[in-house]
Amino acid sequence: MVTIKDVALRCGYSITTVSKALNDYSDISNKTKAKILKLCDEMGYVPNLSARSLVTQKSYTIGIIFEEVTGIGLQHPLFSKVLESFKNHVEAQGYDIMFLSRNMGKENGSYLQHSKRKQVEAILVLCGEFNSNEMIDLYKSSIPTVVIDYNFPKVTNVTSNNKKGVTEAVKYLADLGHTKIAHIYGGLYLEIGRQRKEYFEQAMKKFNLELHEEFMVSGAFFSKDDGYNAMKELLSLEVQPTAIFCASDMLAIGAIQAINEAGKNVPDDYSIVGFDGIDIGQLIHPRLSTIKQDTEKMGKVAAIQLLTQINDKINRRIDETIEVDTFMIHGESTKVLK
Amino acid sequence: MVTIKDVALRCGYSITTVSKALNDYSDISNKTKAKILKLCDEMGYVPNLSARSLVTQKSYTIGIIFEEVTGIGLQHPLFSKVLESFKNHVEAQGYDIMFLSRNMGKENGSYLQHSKRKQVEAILVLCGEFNSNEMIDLYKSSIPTVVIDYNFPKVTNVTSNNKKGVTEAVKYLADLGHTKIAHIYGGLYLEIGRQRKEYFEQAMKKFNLELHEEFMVSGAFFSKDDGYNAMKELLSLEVQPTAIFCASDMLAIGAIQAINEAGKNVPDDYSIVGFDGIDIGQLIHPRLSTIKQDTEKMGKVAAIQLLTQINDKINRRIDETIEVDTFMIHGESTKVLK
DNA sequence: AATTAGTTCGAAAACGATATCGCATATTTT
DNA sequence: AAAATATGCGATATCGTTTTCGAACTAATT
Repeated sequence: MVTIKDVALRCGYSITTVSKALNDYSDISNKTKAKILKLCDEMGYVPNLSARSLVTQKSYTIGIIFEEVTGIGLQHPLFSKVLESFKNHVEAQGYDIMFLSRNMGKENGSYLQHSKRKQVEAILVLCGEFNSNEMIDLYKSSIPTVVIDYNFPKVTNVTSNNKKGVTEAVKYLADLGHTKIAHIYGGLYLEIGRQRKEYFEQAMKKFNLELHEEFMVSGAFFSKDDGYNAMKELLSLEVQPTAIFCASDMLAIGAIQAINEAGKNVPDDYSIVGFDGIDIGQLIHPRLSTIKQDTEKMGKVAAIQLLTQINDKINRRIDETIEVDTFMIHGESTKVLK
Repeated sequence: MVTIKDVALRCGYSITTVSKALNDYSDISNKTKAKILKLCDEMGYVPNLSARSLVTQKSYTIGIIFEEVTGIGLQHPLFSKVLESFKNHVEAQGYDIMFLSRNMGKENGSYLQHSKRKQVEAILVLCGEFNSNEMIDLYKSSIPTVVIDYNFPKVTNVTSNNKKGVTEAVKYLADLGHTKIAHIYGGLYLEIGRQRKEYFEQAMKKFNLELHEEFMVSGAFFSKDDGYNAMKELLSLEVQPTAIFCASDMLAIGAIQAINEAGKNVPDDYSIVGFDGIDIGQLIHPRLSTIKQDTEKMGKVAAIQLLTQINDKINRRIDETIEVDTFMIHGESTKVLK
């Protein structure tokens, strides 16, 4: 490895001067600066960030906590998009992203420990056990943190405007003439699960639609199987709904499958609206009508927030929930009530 | 931040002794070791890895190069799975993974520079411009590197057994009675594109099937749209194939869409076999028959290779291509020729 | 000519850890 | 009792940087 010392020795200047050339100091002549930079290039010198961060306290890395409960991990169609967008935005500012695990060398440790150890400057929590003690320690620490889809005092939360989205979905179905609208809700262990369920109920009331108890079924983990099973439950009812609003696209896809298996059709027999706007929804037949989350913007907003907090000398936590607008995708899974 | 010095001051021992307690040195009594460790815990001391790596030369980070040309990035259904598996395996050994970009602070630089800068111990190349000068510099460097799906002298290459997979696909269609088999091949700019096309031709010969020039159409970037367009081309032919082998599942999905739009049916009119075994393939209707790549194993093998190279004192490059077996998924997109 | 001001550079002290080696003290062996 | 050997600990150098501050030199001002 070629170090700054090697460069200094070779060009005759001191280490200090070489460092100054590299860091755009003003007290160095343009001539020597040029000479030094040229030599650095020739010798293939690359600064050692470990050494640098030791004194500057800047690591130019942002930690990502991405702990997927259901096990799909990185392929999570929504979070991976948010992450992609986030990644692009922070990389443009010279930051790299690093996944934080709980393993540290031989031992294990908390995310907070791991973050300190690796000197990350900020943390993005994409998913995880949001309200575990470990996470709470993290929120309370001095490391800038942004959380997606979870609200905690003094921690910036980036989320979709679920109220607007859910309301729009219900209004859309109502406008198509549907009155008997069911809801397959996602896991209430998540804030978004609870929210979407609540906003659904509010929207039904708002549009003067009757809310049937048996039309509310659980799609535990937002998964396809959960949607399939929930729809089976709905199919067994005496009074049938004519439309179903699902708290996620995967739930919707599962529901459609159950409907097909029962010999019924979407959208002829049931209109289906999903939530998320994942790619798969537009690949299946019928193309899903759904509320799309603006993942690109969510990632961007999260990036901006974190970068601001990093550069903020006072390092204050911005205590706010930033809601990103959703928009509706008009697919083929919905139809005017005959 | 609480440093080792703080701990030393507080417990009365020297910095050296505290360090020894933390690193399982033998020349320290169990009693003082226990005392020190307890204090470390109480004070919330976490070692600074930047400082440590400065002297030990170990960063416990592995760099990932994931440069998706088509722009879908992280959501790439195949690479994200390989990465997920890789991540889990290296994390179990205490390593974290970090995405390498070309941005470094204000300036830009090559991947190699970036790797040196951040002191990554090894690199996994998932996708990128495999044969760019920049990449070649990387391969030639002393940093342990594993590349997925690309072959370069002295660099370990982890890939699927494409020959076996393609042959199995063709055999499967042949066994169903198909003789007029078309191939929508993927971009020949990629090794896997070239390979699968070649192996297809070989397999056709092997099973004594006639190879029609016009049955070979390009699906440039393996995407759905490319498959759609390629199938349109096939549909315009006078003599129609009865089966199509597609170099990727996305190509297959696009092809099916084109077939449906033409008022034809899969598998009644055309049997379709894809390649990859991505999740979406099993969510659409009809469920795709396809050659599944063992992404879990590919990630695992890549991890083992890299960890071995890291721990190898001689740091030799293992010059070999490791092929991971594929296996067939029997879906609903194929049928006996009527 | 003397002072001031501006420029360009370098010595040395951090930053937070590990590694080497030497020095006591305690324990065993002769 | 002396010598040899363990055992437990610490002083110090080192890793590769940045940063502070002062020195030296040059140019401008009085």
